[in-house]
Amino acid sequence: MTGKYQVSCAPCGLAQICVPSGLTADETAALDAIIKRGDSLQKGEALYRAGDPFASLYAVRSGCFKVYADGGDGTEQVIGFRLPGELLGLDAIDRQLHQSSAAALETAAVCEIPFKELERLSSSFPSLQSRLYRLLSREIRIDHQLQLLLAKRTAEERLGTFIANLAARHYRRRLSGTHFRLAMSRTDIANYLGLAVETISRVLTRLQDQGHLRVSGKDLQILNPPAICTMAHPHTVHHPPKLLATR
Amino acid sequence: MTGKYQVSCAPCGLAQICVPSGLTADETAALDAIIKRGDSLQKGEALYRAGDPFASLYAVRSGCFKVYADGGDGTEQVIGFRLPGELLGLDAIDRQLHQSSAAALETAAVCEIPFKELERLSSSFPSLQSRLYRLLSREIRIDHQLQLLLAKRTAEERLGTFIANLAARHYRRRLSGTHFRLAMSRTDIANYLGLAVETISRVLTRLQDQGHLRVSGKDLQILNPPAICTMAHPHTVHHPPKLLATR
DNA sequence: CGATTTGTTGATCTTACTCAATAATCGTGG
DNA sequence: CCACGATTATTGAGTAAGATCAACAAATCG
Repeated sequence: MTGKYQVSCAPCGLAQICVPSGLTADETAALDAIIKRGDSLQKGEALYRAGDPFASLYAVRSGCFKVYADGGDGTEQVIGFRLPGELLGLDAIDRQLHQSSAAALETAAVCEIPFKELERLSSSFPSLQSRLYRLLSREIRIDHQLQLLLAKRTAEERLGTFIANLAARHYRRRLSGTHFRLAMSRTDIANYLGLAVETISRVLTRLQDQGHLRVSGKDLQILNPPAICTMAHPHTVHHPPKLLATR
Repeated sequence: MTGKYQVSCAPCGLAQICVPSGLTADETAALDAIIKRGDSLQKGEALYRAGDPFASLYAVRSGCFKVYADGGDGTEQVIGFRLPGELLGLDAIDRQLHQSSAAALETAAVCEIPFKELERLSSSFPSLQSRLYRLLSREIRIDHQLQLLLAKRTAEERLGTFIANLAARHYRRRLSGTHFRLAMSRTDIANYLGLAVETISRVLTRLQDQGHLRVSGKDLQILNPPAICTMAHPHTVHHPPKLLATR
């Protein structure tokens, strides 16, 4: 790990490209050279919109983003949420146009990764190329899990999986996997999970009454991790359930 | 287009990698050299199963495949169907293990594309590398459309979209976009769309009563393409609606 | 040709949606 | 810092879309 890497890449949270290690110092330095420290965004601000020309991928450095698409009939579809260390814009590579929009749910910052340069770099560094293929493949795998969630699971299972998922992603960032903030509104969660807002409210209340968790506005505390993990069948969580361990 | 290309690649239906052109003769020849003509499979036979080690992508040469995953609680989730010219196994690149299973729905044949060699080749040929990135990105985009379908659409809209989609893919292969065979069972369609078999039956019957289509077993004929396209909102179809034109 | 699987149709039930009212939270300006 | 309006969340009552259960019909396969 070079100094430069630690300056821009580590705080960028480029976990998906840079770690777990596997890149040589040369590769890391080259990658580091093309990454721009992007602007920071205010809550509600759009990073890009569907239809915008595609030039760069973005890595979330801080804050939380909502990715969404226009449903065509006025409705919007929330495609996902991106936390620090995660990437934005992968769906734009094919058509060279952003297919979805990304908006900050709170004050946020990103790193910009010019895709043309990343592509050029990956020609020279096979391990970077391989990493990119895996990254894209991983996204497809996760989408398939979501497909299962939407097609087969009840409201309770969907919300449980969603929470377990967020927990795992927080834990991965070395934050508490049992106590965190929901940056997104109930409406966004409902939209993402294919449910009504009221259903989200009701299920959260029920889970609280059962003592599985405690919610107060955007503050969420998981009191009974095994119960939440049971609701989220193992196949539908990105990371193993053990990640829900208390910290 | 070299002779070798025409021998193995064209019949392989490697549309997604080989066409629309864009590769030089050199690239085509190199690609052609690594592609193996795979075995043919009987109806019901598995090409690979979830958990199998990943070594190759497959391009469907003939027949139709069902891609499915184990839901964990005995249920299976149908992830998609693959027609000639489409690729299988993209979700396995990340973990180097197949994440889903693929089974032939009718007598079928595939081309095998050893991924290590494809990767190596793509290091030498930037245009091939670019094509692969786009291919994977395209898959992600299509998954997002399916996510919208499952999260927001009614049974009728889901089935309409499914049919419009199949129609477009048939049309793309220079086959009729209005009259084709459903290789998959009603159960598989229902599973894929997150509906009950009975619902598929009922909606098909209703669409037939309304004169929009004619179904007889696995034979499907679209009588009123605009009606089907209206049900499948433009944003949820992979290809433009005009592809439903009669042929 | 009989057996088994696959598809259709009907009756009933359930989950989650919709509509409506209230409560809490957030953001803004005084 | 507090008060106000606006947005967001909660809770309740009634409804509807689609699931489930059950019986039957048709297609497929050996």
